Amino acid sequence: MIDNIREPKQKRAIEKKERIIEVGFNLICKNGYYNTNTAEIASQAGVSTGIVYQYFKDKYDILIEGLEKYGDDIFFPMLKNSNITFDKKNFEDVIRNMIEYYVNNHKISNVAHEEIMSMVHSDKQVAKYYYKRELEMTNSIKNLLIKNNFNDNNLYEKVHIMMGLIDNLCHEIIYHKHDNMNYDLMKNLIIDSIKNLFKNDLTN
Amino acid sequence: MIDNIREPKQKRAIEKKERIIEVGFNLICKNGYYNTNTAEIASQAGVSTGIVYQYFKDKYDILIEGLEKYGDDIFFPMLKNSNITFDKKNFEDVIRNMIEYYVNNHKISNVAHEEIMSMVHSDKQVAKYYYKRELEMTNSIKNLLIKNNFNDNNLYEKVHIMMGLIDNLCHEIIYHKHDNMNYDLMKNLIIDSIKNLFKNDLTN
Amino acid sequence: MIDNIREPKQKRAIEKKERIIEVGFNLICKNGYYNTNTAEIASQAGVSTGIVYQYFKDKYDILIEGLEKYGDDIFFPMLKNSNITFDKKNFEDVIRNMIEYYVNNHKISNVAHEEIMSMVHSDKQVAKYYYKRELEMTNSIKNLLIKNNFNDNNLYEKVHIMMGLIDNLCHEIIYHKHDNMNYDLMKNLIIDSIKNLFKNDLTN
Amino acid sequence: MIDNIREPKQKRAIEKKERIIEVGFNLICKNGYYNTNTAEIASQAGVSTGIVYQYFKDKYDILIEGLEKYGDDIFFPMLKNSNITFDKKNFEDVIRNMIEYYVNNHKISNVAHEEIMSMVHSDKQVAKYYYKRELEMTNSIKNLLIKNNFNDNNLYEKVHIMMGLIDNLCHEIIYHKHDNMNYDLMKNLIIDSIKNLFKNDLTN
DNA sequence: TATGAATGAGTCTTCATTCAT
DNA sequence: AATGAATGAAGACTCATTCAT
Repeated sequence: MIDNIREPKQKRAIEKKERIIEVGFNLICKNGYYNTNTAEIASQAGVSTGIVYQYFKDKYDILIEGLEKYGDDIFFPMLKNSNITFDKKNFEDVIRNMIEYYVNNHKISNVAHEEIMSMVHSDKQVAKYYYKRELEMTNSIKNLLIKNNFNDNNLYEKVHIMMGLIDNLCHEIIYHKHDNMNYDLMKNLIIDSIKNLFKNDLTN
Repeated sequence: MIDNIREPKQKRAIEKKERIIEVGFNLICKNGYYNTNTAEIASQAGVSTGIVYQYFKDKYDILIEGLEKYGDDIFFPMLKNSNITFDKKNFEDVIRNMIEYYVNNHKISNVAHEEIMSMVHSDKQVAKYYYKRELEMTNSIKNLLIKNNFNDNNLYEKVHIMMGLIDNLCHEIIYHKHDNMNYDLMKNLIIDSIKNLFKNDLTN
Repeated sequence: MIDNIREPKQKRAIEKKERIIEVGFNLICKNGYYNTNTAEIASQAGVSTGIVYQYFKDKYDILIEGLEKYGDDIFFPMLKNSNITFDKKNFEDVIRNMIEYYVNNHKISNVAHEEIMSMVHSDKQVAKYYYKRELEMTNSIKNLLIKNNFNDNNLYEKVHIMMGLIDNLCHEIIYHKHDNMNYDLMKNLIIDSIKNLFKNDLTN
Repeated sequence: MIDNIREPKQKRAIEKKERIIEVGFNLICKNGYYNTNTAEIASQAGVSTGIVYQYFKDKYDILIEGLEKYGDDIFFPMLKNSNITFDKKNFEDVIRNMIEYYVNNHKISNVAHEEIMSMVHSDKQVAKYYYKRELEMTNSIKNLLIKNNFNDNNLYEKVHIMMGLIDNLCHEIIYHKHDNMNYDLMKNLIIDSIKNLFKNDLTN
């Protein structure tokens, strides 16, 4: 009942806590929250079960801290190195690169992606994290466009739609949920849609 | 060794089985699969725990049967009454109606939606159901378009993208995940995007 | 609570009861008492579960009635056709025949044998049945010997020992529990032991 | 996925595990495997139900470990102190002692004996244990005889038969299954049979 | 007589969390 | 700060038996 959660100060202790987060989050991403138990987390992290509850309120806490620490690497790696510059003239190339980057990123961690997306749909806090970061991403791209002289008008909505389109494509390519889907064609259609979204900025 | 699952024959028993599916599926949709236990399902359905296991292999089975029975109403109600006809001239109206229909439908069962979407991301069988029906939906719309003289070229991909756009909008409106999002504007942008997708069919 | 067990009078009902006994006893013999459930018995006997409890007090009752009806066929078939006659001169042949008969009988129903022997060791009533019949068998053989002019002295004990020897051999041959055991040799040793037991009757 | 069974390291924990084995095995021996539940084992051992499953895979595991730990004391105590020496001249005495030893041992734990024998007839692993140890016992006696200049010829079979005879007698005396059985007489007959088995070694 | 639907106590087992050391 | 032993409530599932028809 008493909140005894201790923030580790010694170097070794800090490492321990981080190992728990890493291992715990990985296991949850791989097998799902309910199929991961604390004993396994502790054992794989090389610590005792007791220590887990000195650094974390409960199992759920591990998930949230893991999400905060590793979530961006999985979902929004772009946020970290978005110092992309581009000219309106090569806008299409930028989009193509972006798609490729997105797809590659998904490929690396598609299991985690699915598991976290599952929780985005069922857990308030995970959802909160996700939508907050998604918003940041949207703004980040929006700002990038503004920096490149895109008209601010309706930009927020346009970027959101663009991201949805890319995400949809990405999902299709990675999880291959529909046979008969021609990915290259779909990609071109989506790029065309995006260009259409920004036609006012691109044509003049 | 023996398949103990009994298919009820008496009227009262059939009703009972259906009550279990309904109650069980609802509870799972409301609270999540892992937060719903068989005792609760049984008690809320007004039956004993034992009877549950005479009609269902296990708890998971209730989910799957519920999905088969109610899933379409929640996710793909359009599949049932898709005898919509339209003229290319009122294409935009059709899309607007479709969006409205979609949004209204989401509104009714948004909790279930989220919980099931969660499982689409974490459970193979639920995913299988979902993507199969989504495919049917895609084909159904595709056929509708063909019937209305849309060119078959790339139609599959186009419809898929269109559905993604609508879904994205819908999600935005219902769950209100991003402040500052102007829904009407977004809706118009999406309709414009869809019209652009089918520009070859609509312009001539 | 009230003893409602009904003795069936109609022909069809009698057949039903007998089918339950047969199927139930067979299943118990094959899979063990605890691994056999009444639902399975009923279904394999082609009757409803309810009817079982009109003819039998409980599951255990099926076992006991089955034992009474079929036990002898499995364990003591000799009791039924023991009108063997023999001369002291061919005593050894009689023993050899007896062993063969025993072994063959075991072979036919060795699974049932084991399962029932298991219960002989754990259930009072099954034990009671078994030892009672074994006693009858002993006496029956004893009488046979007396009829053939064996001296009554110590006959009871001698026959019992003889039967133990044969049973031991039989078990060895059927279940093959020990490698390196030379069965023919063992058989000869046992026959020699039996002849030794009755040496007073055989030598003069 | 992960082997959760923990081997206790702390002294108190080891004692606890041993108490579970002891209590569990005793209860199973007294009441039978199916009539013993884990809750009872735990409570009688003075531990929680949870701890049982940290030391044992399942209920069956308790039985097997109990068998391994206590089985020999019950069934084959001779294996532990078989440094008996004897002369051919006092062979009969040795046999008589052996019988007495056997009978006394049976007396101490006759309930356990029966329950385990029941499982020897119905459970593969218990059977495996039993026949393996019985074989060891046979060999041990065989070696004892060889050391005392018995001819190796057919010794394996002879010892096996001898043990069967003793076991039969023992069973008779302990469980008293047949009235009218004269035990002293039977004992003498059996000793005579055994001596006859080894007559070649004893006469010269 | 017969059916098969229904009961619910009972069983094994898991696991997040706490405790003693 | 750390261990790992211990807890016990909770959950899924079974099955002999009874009940309603």
